[in-house]
Amino acid sequence: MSIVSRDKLLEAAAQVFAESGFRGATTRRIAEVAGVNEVTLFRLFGSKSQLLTEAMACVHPQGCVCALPAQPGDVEQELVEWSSSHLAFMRGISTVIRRTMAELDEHPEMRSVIAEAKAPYLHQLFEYASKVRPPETAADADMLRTACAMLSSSIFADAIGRDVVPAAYPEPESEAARKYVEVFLSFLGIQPSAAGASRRAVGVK
Amino acid sequence: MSIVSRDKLLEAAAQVFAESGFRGATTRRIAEVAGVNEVTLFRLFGSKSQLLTEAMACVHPQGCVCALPAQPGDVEQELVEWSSSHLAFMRGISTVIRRTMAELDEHPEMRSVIAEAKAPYLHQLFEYASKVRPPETAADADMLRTACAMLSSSIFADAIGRDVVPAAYPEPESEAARKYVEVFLSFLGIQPSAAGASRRAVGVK
DNA sequence: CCCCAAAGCAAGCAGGTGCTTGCATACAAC
DNA sequence: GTTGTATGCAAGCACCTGCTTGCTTTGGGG
Repeated sequence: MSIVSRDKLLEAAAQVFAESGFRGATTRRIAEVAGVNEVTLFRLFGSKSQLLTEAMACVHPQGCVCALPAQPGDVEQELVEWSSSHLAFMRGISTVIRRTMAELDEHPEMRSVIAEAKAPYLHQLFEYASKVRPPETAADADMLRTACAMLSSSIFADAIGRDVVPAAYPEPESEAARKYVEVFLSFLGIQPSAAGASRRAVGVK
Repeated sequence: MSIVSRDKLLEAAAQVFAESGFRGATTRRIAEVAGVNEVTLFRLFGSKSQLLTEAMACVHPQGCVCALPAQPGDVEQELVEWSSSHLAFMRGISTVIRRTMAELDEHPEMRSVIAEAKAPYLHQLFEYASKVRPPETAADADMLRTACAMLSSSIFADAIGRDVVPAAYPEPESEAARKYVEVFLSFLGIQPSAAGASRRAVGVK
């Protein structure tokens, strides 16, 4: 029985934190949302900080399932799929990301939520891109790395910024990932495929 | 005499807000930082909300001075300068941006801080880029717009994300803007100039 | 010298917040 | 049936927070 209350509290904590931030997430509120008594919260987690910390640790692992293949095949499709799932995932936890980034100075233990959600993906992308178009010089590799960072940044900014300044991002929302990838591929020297274009025209996913 | 206290309070409010967010910015703390009595705060602004709102309105106007020229000349240099100043400006207010984005749901009146700081710049960039390489088709224009959004997003993400996940952004920090612009220009079909390369090599600004 | 606006100071109030204590209740195992 | 564990409930404590009140101090203008 203990485990049920624990999970309910963890979930409620994450939700209330996303809505109201650390200071705004009162223990009374969390307990109410979880449907358990406030005292139970302290009995199970000891303190508000510990509950929140544990709750944040649970946010990421359910994360992005899509990975780039080890050997590139249909580059455009693979990248679009990767970017889309990455974007969708980050949009899903965008409020948590925003709050965590804002309160990092006060609660450094939450750095991992962001760091783990971002760093590995960039590396993965760079590895993949390097196979698609192996850089010839150091400067070339540097530019490729920058281009990867830009694609990654675009997805990140779109995920957390679109509801704030919609005009700053490509429309429609559902095609944004594809458009980012097309620009990225064009940089790599690959023309968007006819398949991609036709799929786009008919609006098929 | 009144004006002095007002300004001190506005400045202190912005600083404390950046440090601690809306809830964390207590009137006692703001007054302390401003070096005035807490009662004075309420006499001059009526309430905490009003003080904070007024303080936020003062953040942006001191903003980015650099504008792209109406007619492109040295494209690379102009874009690098524009991006650098834009990036520097956003880095300067990055904590305020993060907090504002996180607390937008609770305090919608602060939306303008972000919106005004971002939307116009993207438009400006697209106008400029359209002159450099006039798009031939609608699809072409769409891609150009996306590329502009990506450059803008990269600058945005760099400004607010670099201290959180440094590994996700180009090194060194001081050359980041230039690198973004180089990738962007390469997309436009313009090779980075020898001047840019040599400047880069010697590390001249 | 007096006046008045701006600011300080001390105190407090009502409500919220993290956390504790003491006790009652349910329910499963032995 | 007894024991033990998990949970609920009521109350409260110490502290913080936005905001108010009543009073004194200060300093420049008439």
